[in-house]
Amino acid sequence: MSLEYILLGLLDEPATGYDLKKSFKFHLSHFWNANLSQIYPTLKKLEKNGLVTHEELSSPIGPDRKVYKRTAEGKEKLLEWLSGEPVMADSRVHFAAQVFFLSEKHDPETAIKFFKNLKIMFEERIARMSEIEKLFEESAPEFPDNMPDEYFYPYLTLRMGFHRIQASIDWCEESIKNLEKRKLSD
Amino acid sequence: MSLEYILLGLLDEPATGYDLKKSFKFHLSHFWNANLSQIYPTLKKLEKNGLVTHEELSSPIGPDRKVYKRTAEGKEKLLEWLSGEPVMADSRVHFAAQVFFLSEKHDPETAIKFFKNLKIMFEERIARMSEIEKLFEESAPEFPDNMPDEYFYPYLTLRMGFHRIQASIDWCEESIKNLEKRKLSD
DNA sequence: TGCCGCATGTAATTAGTTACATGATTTC
DNA sequence: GAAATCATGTAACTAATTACATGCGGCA
Repeated sequence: MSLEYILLGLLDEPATGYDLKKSFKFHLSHFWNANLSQIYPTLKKLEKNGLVTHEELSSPIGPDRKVYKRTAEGKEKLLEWLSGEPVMADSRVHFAAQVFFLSEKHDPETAIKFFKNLKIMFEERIARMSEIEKLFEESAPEFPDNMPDEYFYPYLTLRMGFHRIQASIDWCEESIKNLEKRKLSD
Repeated sequence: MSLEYILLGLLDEPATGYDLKKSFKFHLSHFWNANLSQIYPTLKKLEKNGLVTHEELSSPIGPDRKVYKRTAEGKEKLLEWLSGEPVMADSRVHFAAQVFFLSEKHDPETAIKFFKNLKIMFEERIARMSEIEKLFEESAPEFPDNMPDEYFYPYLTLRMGFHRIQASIDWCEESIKNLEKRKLSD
């Protein structure tokens, strides 16, 4: 499961389940998400398999924290995953499925509206990614060229987000243009 | 569940579970996939909810076929889905997670290799999509302009595939270029 | 004889979501 | 006093994958 490897990757630094959830929210959200209700059991599974350990520490501002660390075996497992083939799953693009059947509405206006909505959603994503980029600008030494590896590779994933979302926006615009053209020529 | 709506959409024409599986393989694979072991129970569920019906017909070249049809209620349900907001799920991009942690390998060559592999995989996808495009060229009246709606909207989803995969290839090339540049400047 | 395509499924498991449950401290 | 943040989970459910199970007809 990729989530297991992602947690192993994030546990380069010791962290609690709660901390890890924040990493998803602030640093990985453009390509992955995970809920606490999935993170906690996964950490237990990793510990059972000897890939992480934890110690319980008291906190001044809340309940006790279970701070997890990656073991040598955990690091090995991570490196194996990184040495293997790129993992590509079948995609499931819900809105594309909607578009596929839009002819059943027999109404180009519905379709145009659909694409305009979609475009707005993608623009919101671009905005969220720009926030993440701002974090890089503020905290990555020698941004954007000559960043240290620990910033550079995560930054590449952000670049992916921009490329792909921009392509989606282009597709929306192209589709709207085609739909408008079809309205005239019938 | 989107799969339920997709089956309702495909059942514009009567079909068996087996037929529907072939639709995924030949027409929808660029944005969705479903296995027979998921299609059969989903058809049963749809029938239980009155959205499809079936009749059993004998076949000259194999076992009896359960031919499913969409009911009026099924069509209504589909139209509801198409009238709603575009459905956007959180993405889970496995290979991006791998890239995010590539710094742990401490080896730019591994990273370059990774991106070259990835690029090849995307190019294979482009090739599969071109096969689908060929089907449009052969069977869609007045391709590519003035296609009837039943061809036009599915064709838009194929256009999405091209836009997004091309963006991914661009990202791979940009990343390889950056990695090569970093190799020189240290 | 053995493999491919047609055609049906069920069972077991994995991955992820949503809902439920608890309780401390800090900020407005 | 209420809401937000910190911090832990479990239970029930949904969605999807993988493995298992059966059997006909045609072709090489």
